[in-house]
Amino acid sequence: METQIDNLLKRNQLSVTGSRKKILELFLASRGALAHGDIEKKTGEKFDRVTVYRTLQVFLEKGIIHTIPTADNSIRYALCKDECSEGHHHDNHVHFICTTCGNTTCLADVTIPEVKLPVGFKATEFQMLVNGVCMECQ
Amino acid sequence: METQIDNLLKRNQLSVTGSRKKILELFLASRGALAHGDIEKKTGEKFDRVTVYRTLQVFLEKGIIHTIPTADNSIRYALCKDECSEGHHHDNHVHFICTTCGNTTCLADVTIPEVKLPVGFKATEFQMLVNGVCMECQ
DNA sequence: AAATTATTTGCAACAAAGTTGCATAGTTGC
DNA sequence: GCAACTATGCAACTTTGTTGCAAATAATTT
Repeated sequence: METQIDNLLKRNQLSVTGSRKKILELFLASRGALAHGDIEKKTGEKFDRVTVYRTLQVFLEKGIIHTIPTADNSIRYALCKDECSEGHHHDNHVHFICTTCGNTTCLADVTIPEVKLPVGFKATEFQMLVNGVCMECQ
Repeated sequence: METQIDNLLKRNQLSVTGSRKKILELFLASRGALAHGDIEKKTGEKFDRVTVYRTLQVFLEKGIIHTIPTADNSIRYALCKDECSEGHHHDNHVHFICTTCGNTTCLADVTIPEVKLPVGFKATEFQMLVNGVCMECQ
């Protein structure tokens, strides 16, 4: 039987291994975004730290996940939607970072509004971060 | 004679010391934003690493500088405009990160547009990052 | 202007985060 | 199932960030 996860890996020309499956599971399970540390903790002692680093790197390159910068120097990662392909992302939604629980949520329905840049600047990617209190923490 | 820098420090109830003056000079000299590493390099061997960390922290608390999150895990710092005061920032402008030269620029004239959040989310702060090619690198 | 007080700095030691090379183990294609 | 390839784990290391404390420097008082 082919799982959804196996498929995702194969579609991206990646060999199907325990760590990759486990880490993808984590992303699917948690609705929000994960920092490297979260992943290390949640995978327990199952995998080496180095493996987590390398797995995230590969996922990034393949466009399976994208990064969300944060002000506290801990990059978060989140699953890309299906439209994302290698080298070309379409995660043009707003990211919400809860100051209470610390979770990062992709607000998939909130599109980043257009901005007009000064002459001479050419944009390739837009990111929008919102800090505040999320639904669960009100 | 009282320099602009001395004034800025005194206005924020900070003692005027060599490292603080030097680091502020750096910020004034470079139009863009600086990462911790940049500052360490540019101050040469003049100051201890720890001093740079602590100085930046103090400047942050006093609202002299603000942070700009980036996707490569290197927080950048930039001078706040005068309206910023302790605990209350007004840096509601867009930040531009050039993928060619790596510089981060505050687009002071480009205000972050409003977005409507889903019900249940309460925002306290907005950040907008734009990646692309800057004026100098075209 | 000297002395006292308060603050800042540098050092050392440490903790955490991230990287690299290489042998071993696991996966894929045939 | 075997050969070729790829991923993993380990060890060693580099880089980044933190903390406590004594010495140095700046501000304040008289």
